[in-house]
Amino acid sequence: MAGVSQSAVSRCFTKGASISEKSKQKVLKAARELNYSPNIIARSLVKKATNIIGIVLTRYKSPFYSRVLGQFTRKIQAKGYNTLLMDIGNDESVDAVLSTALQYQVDGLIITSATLSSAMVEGCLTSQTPVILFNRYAMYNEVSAVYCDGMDGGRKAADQMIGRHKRFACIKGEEGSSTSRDRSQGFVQRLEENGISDWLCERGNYSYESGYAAADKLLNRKDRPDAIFCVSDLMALGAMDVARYKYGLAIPKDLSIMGFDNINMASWSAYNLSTVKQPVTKMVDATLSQLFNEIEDNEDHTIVRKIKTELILRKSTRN
Amino acid sequence: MAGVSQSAVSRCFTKGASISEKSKQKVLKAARELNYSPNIIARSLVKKATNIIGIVLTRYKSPFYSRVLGQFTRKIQAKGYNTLLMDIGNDESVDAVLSTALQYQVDGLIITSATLSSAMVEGCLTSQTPVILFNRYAMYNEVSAVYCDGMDGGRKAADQMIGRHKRFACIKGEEGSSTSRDRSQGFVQRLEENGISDWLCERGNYSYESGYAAADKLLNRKDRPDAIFCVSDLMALGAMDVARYKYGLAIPKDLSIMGFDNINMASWSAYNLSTVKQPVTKMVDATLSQLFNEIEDNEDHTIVRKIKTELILRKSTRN
DNA sequence: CTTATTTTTGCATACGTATCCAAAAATGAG
DNA sequence: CTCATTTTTGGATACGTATGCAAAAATAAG
Repeated sequence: MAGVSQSAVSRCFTKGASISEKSKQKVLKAARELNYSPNIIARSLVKKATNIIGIVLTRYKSPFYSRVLGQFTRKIQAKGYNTLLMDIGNDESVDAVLSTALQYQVDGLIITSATLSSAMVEGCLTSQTPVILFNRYAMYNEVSAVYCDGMDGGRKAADQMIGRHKRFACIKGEEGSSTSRDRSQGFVQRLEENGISDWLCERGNYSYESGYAAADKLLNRKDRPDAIFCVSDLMALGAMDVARYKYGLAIPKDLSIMGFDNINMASWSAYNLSTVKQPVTKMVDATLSQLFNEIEDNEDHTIVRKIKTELILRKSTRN
Repeated sequence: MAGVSQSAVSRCFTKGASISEKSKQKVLKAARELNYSPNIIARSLVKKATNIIGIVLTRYKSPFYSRVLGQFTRKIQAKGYNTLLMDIGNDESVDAVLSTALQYQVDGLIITSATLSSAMVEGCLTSQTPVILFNRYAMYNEVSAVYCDGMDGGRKAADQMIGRHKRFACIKGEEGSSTSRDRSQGFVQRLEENGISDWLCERGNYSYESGYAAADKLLNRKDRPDAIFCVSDLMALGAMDVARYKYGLAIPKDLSIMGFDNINMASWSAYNLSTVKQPVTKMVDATLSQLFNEIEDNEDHTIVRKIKTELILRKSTRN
């Protein structure tokens, strides 16, 4: 319709291609009338690059991960890429989800709170698709990872609480979760280093409700703790609520509670939760910078970056 | 490598295609050794279907929308489709984002909290891409929409509060937001129908902080209200916190507060927020069912579905 | 104006799959 | 075993774009 070849049309929409101003205008005019725009799928096929980053996510409920997701997509878009979002309910479906991501020829893959089976590691390697684990690290360091130093965070929490309290407790996350393990281990380790070996422990699943239930069990005991460390803020908020509204405890007078993440709600007046902050922005930026390095420069050295946490003291702990 | 034609390989991975068991096994064996899996991009090119649904989102911070997003992606995946997630910071970038979605040849498009320019409506129509607006409705009903009946919700809130309070206030959302307009209009309309014409009004942006600030202004007045309706739960929580912790007010004795959405936090013990519930699941299901209808059956009657809200009474209001 | 140089153009081909079609192979009936 | 029927197979083509290459057009130099 513009009276030029298909090549010319392609060049018209390819930045920096060799085309005269005159033909360009003819093409653009025709495009406008036909409501034409280039088919990215076809382009991807020949360029062998889709400009799509896959993000694999599990825990939607968590405000922490929805903040992370928001940052990722915004920054991915700013880089001219797009986001294919994939959800995994239970850990079994990871492989299926990942392999469809690979079939979509994503240029890169960010995996959050899920571990890679060795078959999938294999798949990513042969397909040359860069992968970064976010807040998980792989067993054998075959893939890059960015995560926050949960062990150290747990230690910081303990250091803050030790000396000001008599009886300590910890509310962990799910059994298999490595983040939960690291955080609670750091906490407990520091307790024991200080000669405290008689601490309590309950398990939740990162949700408010599970924190509520776990703290309920702890506070129902004769030897109720006066310091509780929760491996996520959401659980800490649940713990605060059950302490205040079911047991009528004053925080931090009767009970100190510390969380982990520093989600928005931690700073709300109703809670003022002291917590171990995960520096989201820093973690997201580190992830993307490594990912785009691997994509663009074809670097294949896997890098594992551990990012330090920061203690945020508010009013849910005796300081 | 399997000793068969390319057609056979294709048939091997196409459900229901005509291929003998013997060849199939040969192909699968070779595929395993080569770590081969079909290229969906190439398939999409010829099938003219990507199996991708685009979702356009603005307000990440809102727990309401992150719940909505979670449901969408999970259910989209369950249907065998995938999600291309696109973010728009400011309303100006809607067009750019939408047109890249169309260039990716998405099979369908869900647009949340953003309005379509007429150019884009045109684009979607000529590209034959089904579009559903979620919690927005179009000016001229050219595109399908699913939204909750904010007007009626606002009325329900007013009906509940009228008669038990002396002075009413409303905290709205951003100026251009149609959802905010509907909800506050419904509320105010019912007030006036009951002869109450002297009500107060402030504006926020749906965030906790903005609700806090808006309520702060209201409560600072000599003629402080004793009933506040907020067009989002998050703002209502901010309002509760400023009332309690800055002004020392008892809720609901001194002040009733009602929200809109019914996010998880509304049921937390610290808040027990009475609210107008948006039936998320129902809305998501309605959206997807209409979307897949338009995709699969090529139905092109646009449908606008308005879904009723439900009043949830907890303890932040005098009931 | 001629020739050398640069820019623009169209042709042909490739990307990896699906599918129509006709040929080949397998199966069934008698 | 023959012939009819069904199933399976490979070849050819199409999907919409990018790009190497050589030809054509435009521009610069003399």
